[in-house]
Amino acid sequence: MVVHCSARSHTAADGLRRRLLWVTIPTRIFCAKGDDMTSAIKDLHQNVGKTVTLQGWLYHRRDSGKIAFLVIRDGTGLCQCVVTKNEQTEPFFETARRLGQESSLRVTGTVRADPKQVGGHELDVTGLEVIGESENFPITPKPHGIDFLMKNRHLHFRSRRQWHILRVRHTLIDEIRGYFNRNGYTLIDTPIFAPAAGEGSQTLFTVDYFGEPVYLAQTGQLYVEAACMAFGKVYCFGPTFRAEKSKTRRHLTEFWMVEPEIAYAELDDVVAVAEDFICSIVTRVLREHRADLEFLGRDIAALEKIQKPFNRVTHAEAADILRGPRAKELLERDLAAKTARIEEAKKLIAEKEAREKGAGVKQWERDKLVGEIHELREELADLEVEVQNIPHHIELAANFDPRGDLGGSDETIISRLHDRPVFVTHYPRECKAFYMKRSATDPSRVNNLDLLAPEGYGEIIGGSQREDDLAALLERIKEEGLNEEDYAWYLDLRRYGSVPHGGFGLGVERTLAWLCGLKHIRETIPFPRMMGRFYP
RNA sequence: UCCCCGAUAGCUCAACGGUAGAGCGGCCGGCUGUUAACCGGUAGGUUGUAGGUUCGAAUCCUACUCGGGGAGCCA
Repeated sequence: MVVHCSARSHTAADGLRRRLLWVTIPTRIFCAKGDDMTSAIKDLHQNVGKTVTLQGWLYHRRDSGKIAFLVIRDGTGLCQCVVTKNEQTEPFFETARRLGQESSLRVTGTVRADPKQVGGHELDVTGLEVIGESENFPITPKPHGIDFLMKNRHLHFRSRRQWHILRVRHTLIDEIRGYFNRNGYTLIDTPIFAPAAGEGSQTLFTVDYFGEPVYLAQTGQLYVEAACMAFGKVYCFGPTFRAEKSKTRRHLTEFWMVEPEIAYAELDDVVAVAEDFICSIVTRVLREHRADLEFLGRDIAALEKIQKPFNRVTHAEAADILRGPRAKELLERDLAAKTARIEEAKKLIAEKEAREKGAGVKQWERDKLVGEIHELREELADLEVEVQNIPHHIELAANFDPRGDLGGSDETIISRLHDRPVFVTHYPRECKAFYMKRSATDPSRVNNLDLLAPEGYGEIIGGSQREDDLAALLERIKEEGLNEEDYAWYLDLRRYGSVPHGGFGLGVERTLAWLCGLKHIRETIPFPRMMGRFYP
């Protein structure tokens, strides 16, 4: 039954010729059908004591003369495969111990449980088939800079951390669809080519549409409003584009957004849906991805606190908080804590540097110290920027304009004063989009909602009840200086059976960054598009 | 659009006005239980680009390019 590959000899001569042969003459030697079975690494626990074949890529390799350890990655997990030099493995032992990182392989062997090893199992190898060679894989198990990793993003997400994050992304997206599908919403796809701005002043990408300028959609909202008058409850889910010149850890130029829209709904109904929706996402991710979150170092207890009811403040209350003593105290405590940590980090760096330069330090210890120093320096740089910004943030909060929008630092303050997500509602009309419903109790405000994620992750949901009154909507369009003709079809929705309705948009990547506890949004999407970066 | 920081070997960094180095990765050799394995050997550079200061520039100055972070704006 055994699978073997031909062994390559490795004398220095004829390297190139042999490599060409290696590429052009496949060395596949197939086993007889049905003799052994392929297994996903995640299913190895069902096959202890049996002989199976794994199909994957070489994640890591170590060898020691007459024994070689091949850590295989197959997309479902990692498994260490042990090749011991003996009569059976002799034909491929030399090949095995020289395989390059990310070589693709079929490995046959006997499954053995070993709780010490990654994944809890080990394979005693009896057969090896090399499918594709790999030499000089650029991403090694050592530290790399972010620019290098992003230039190699097509290879980067083979690494473990990225694999864990993108698995959570998969479930997040599945739960987004699942939640709305279960609750009676109809999926309505909205156009990517859009004739005019959805929300007014934001920066749009222009595309040449047979000689005419059109824009890449930054929201499907106006279209789902039309659709909810046909289907009652609808949602759209797709990529959205913003040409904002923002180079921060929270911004992408292309990101994914889900936008539910509900007919016969007022602000409180929309808030209730948003709350229920977030809870269902958190519950599902906690249920299915605890191990992934643990690997990522996420504070799981913080996520477990995400339960109904969320906090709810009005914009006016938020303004009072920002201008009052609580905000200032929070930031001053922050400043003190971060300043202290800076001193501590500096001391630690000095200590570690002294130790690293000292005599009698083994190479692996030196490596470890260098890595730790590197991490501390990065933390230090971040802290120094934050400390530099805090006085500015204190000032921004203290002088917060009660008629203005919340800035990024203001959102952080509000969210950090609560351990559950916070809805901020009833913003001043002038700082929000024209389509938002004027508040009945205070006509200078609108029935809108922003949801601030905890721990300073910022706004993950923005939404509102929509203006359903034709006259009021026309007035707002004029006020904003928008062209009424561009919105003719949208105004029709208020002419033919208008009803109270509303909805919101949730940004997938910011939500995922929050769920996984990530510092940078660029890790949350397989191929990030950012200002100045659109490769690969 | 504005502010701050950076660019040295394939990668991560050191050299701080006086002969460009280390670790990892690569290659060669050794080692039967490794966990970022280890040990020995070896190859690898127009210091982002263009100018300037200087006897002498990776190092100082200017501009530009690219990247990182932040403000504004935002999911």
